[in-house]
Amino acid sequence: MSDEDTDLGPAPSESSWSLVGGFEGGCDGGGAYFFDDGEKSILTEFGWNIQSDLPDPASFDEVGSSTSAIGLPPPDRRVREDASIPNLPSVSSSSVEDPAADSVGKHLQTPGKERKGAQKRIRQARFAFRTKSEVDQLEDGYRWRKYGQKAVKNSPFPRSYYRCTNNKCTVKKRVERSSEDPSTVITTYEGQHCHHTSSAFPRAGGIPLSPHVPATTQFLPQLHRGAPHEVHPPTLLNNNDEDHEAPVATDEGLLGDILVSPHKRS
DNA sequence: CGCATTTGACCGGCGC
DNA sequence: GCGCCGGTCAAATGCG
Repeated sequence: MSDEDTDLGPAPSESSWSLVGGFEGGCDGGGAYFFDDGEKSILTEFGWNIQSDLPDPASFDEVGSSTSAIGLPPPDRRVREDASIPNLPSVSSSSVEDPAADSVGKHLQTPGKERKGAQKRIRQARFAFRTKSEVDQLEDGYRWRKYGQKAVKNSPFPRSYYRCTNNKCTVKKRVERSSEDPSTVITTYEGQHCHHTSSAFPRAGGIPLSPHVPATTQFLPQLHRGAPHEVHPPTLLNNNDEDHEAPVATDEGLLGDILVSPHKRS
């Protein structure tokens, strides 16, 4: 835990991006955020799925539609498994009540290894988005530990699985490149952080988190486009200067909209 | 030495 | 019921 509030980079700037808009939608399906840089704005769509309070299936369907609309890879074979729009019920079947269950969600394992008994995997709220970036792992202010990597169907790129290093935190995230657009990284967060960012990096890219902002939003990656006045190390994850945030896609099929734009502080 | 990453194996869920 | 695939674990390995 000492790594909690310790390192990781330059002090956050208070600025790279600011939330000028508001969150819309609430926890029932999606939302939108507006960030203004003063010179450019980016619309980021995102979505998440909450086990409870799920809106009518119809709503999902609707949202799901938008998914393809924004250019999600065409469903191929089992894609829908993850895009689980039709599977929402099952996905949300379990409750989120027991965060700890997360790690428990593990399935049983080899006799030799000890795995808890039939614990049903618990899916927590998810939040996915696309980001144009050359690097796979976007800096979002939290420390992540990779715990797996898998080759996925329909994509020549492997999918990486990360878990928040905070013991108490059960948040996980998956990172994979879009098979259609290799320059696009699809990041999916699952769960909610129960702690503050573990690094000195700008919270969610300088996005001022507010009590009104759903936790999911905190997952917004640091949109480091280097704030105008910010001197970020060249190791920034998002090297692309142009479109950092591309339309978002969520493997959950639930999307909302986030209008993001870099906020230039002068 | 400690921590993060890599990698192979395993399990459960879902579709056919 | 079977097979495929996603997701996770844990030992091994690498790196700082």
